[in-house]
Amino acid sequence: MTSAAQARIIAAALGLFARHGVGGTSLQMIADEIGVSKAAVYHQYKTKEEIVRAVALDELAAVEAVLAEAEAKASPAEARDAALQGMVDLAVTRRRQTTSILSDPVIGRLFARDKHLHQVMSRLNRLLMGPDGGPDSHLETAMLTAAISGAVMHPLVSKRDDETLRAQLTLLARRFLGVNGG
Amino acid sequence: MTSAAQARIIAAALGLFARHGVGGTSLQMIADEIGVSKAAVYHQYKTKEEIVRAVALDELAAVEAVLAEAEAKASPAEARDAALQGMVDLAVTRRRQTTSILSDPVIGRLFARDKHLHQVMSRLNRLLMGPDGGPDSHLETAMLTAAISGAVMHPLVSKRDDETLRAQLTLLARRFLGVNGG
DNA sequence: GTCTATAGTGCGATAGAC
DNA sequence: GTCTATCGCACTATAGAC
Repeated sequence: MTSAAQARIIAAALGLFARHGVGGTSLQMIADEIGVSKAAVYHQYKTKEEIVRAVALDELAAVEAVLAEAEAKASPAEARDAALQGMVDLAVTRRRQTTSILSDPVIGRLFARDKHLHQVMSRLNRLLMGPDGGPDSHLETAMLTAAISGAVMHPLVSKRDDETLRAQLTLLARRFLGVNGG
Repeated sequence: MTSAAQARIIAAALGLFARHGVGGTSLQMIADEIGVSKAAVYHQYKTKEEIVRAVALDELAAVEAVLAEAEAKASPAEARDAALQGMVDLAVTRRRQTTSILSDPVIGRLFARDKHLHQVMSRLNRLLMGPDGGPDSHLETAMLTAAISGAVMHPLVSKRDDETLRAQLTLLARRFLGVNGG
C-alpha cells in the first residue's frame, strides 16, 4: 500500500507544505529533502496532486486513529474526553504540520466534497457533542477543532513548551464544551 | 499612500491568495484578474513580496478599525462585546479572505516577528481578556480568533447563510469567554 | 528504485516605447 | 500607467539507461 520510499516522500512533503504552503512547494524541494532526484519521486507518484492527496490522507488517518481509540471507551463522557485529548495531542506533538496542512486552500478544495472527510467530521462531532446534536453542533465542532489547530500555529503562542501548551489547551477546550472534570 | 491602481491589485491578490495560497498565486494571475499586463503590476510593486506585504497590512488595518471602534466604548464590558462582535463580522462578511490570508505559512513567517502584529494582538487581548490578563490569556485570545476564523472557512460550515452564521458564532464566542449577555 | 537528460511551459523580473 | 517583448530560471513531467 505505502512503501518505505512513499513514506519518505510523504514525510518530507508534509514538512515542506507546512512551511511553504502546497503551492510554494516544488517537487525539486521534496526530492532534495530526501536526497534523491525528481525522477525518483515521480516513480512513486505520477503527479504533484497525487502527493498532495497522499499527504492529506495520511493526516486524516492520524485523526481516525484518535477517533477509533475514543470510540472504544466505555462511557460517552470518557469517549468525549479521549477525543478532545487526542485532538489536542495531535495538534501539539505535530505542531504546525497536521494543522497547517488541513488549512491550506489547495487541500481545502481537494477535500471539500470528499465523503471520507465528512465521515470523519461526523464521527468527531458525535464524540464531542453526543448523538443527539443538531446541525448547529457541527459549527461547534468546527470551531473547537479550528481553535485547537489555530492556536498551536499562532505566532504569539508557538514559543510555549509542549507540556504547558497541552495542559492549557485541554483546559480551555473543556471549558468551551462546558465540561469541567477530566 | 495607496492609489486606485494599487487598491485594485491588493483586492485581486487577496482573493487569489485565499483561493490558491500565496505560493500558488502568480503575478500573471493577478494581472489577468484586473485585466492588465504583468508590467503594469510591477509598476506599482517592485516584487511579489511587496504585494504580499501590502495585502497583509490591508487586512491588519481592517482588524485595527474594529479595535479602535471597540476601544471607544464607555465600559470594558461594552468594549469587549464590540471587539468580539467586530471580529465575528469581519470573519463572516469577508469569509475565506481575511481569514485564510492570515493562516498562510508565507504570511505567518513574514509577520511572526512583526511589532505591528504583536501590538494589534495585545490590543485585542486587552479588550477581550481585560487589562490584568496574564500571559495565559494570550493563548485564550489566539484560540478564540482561530476558532472564529477557522469556523467560517470550514468545508462543512461554509454553506450556512451569513446571518445565522454570525448569530451562532457570536453566541459560541461569548460562551467561550464566559459572557452570557449582549 | 534510482539516475541523467531533456522537453515544454510558466515563473519573477526588466527594458524601453507610448 | 500601461503596453510588448524578452531574459534567465525553475517548474512539472517524460524517456531511457542502470
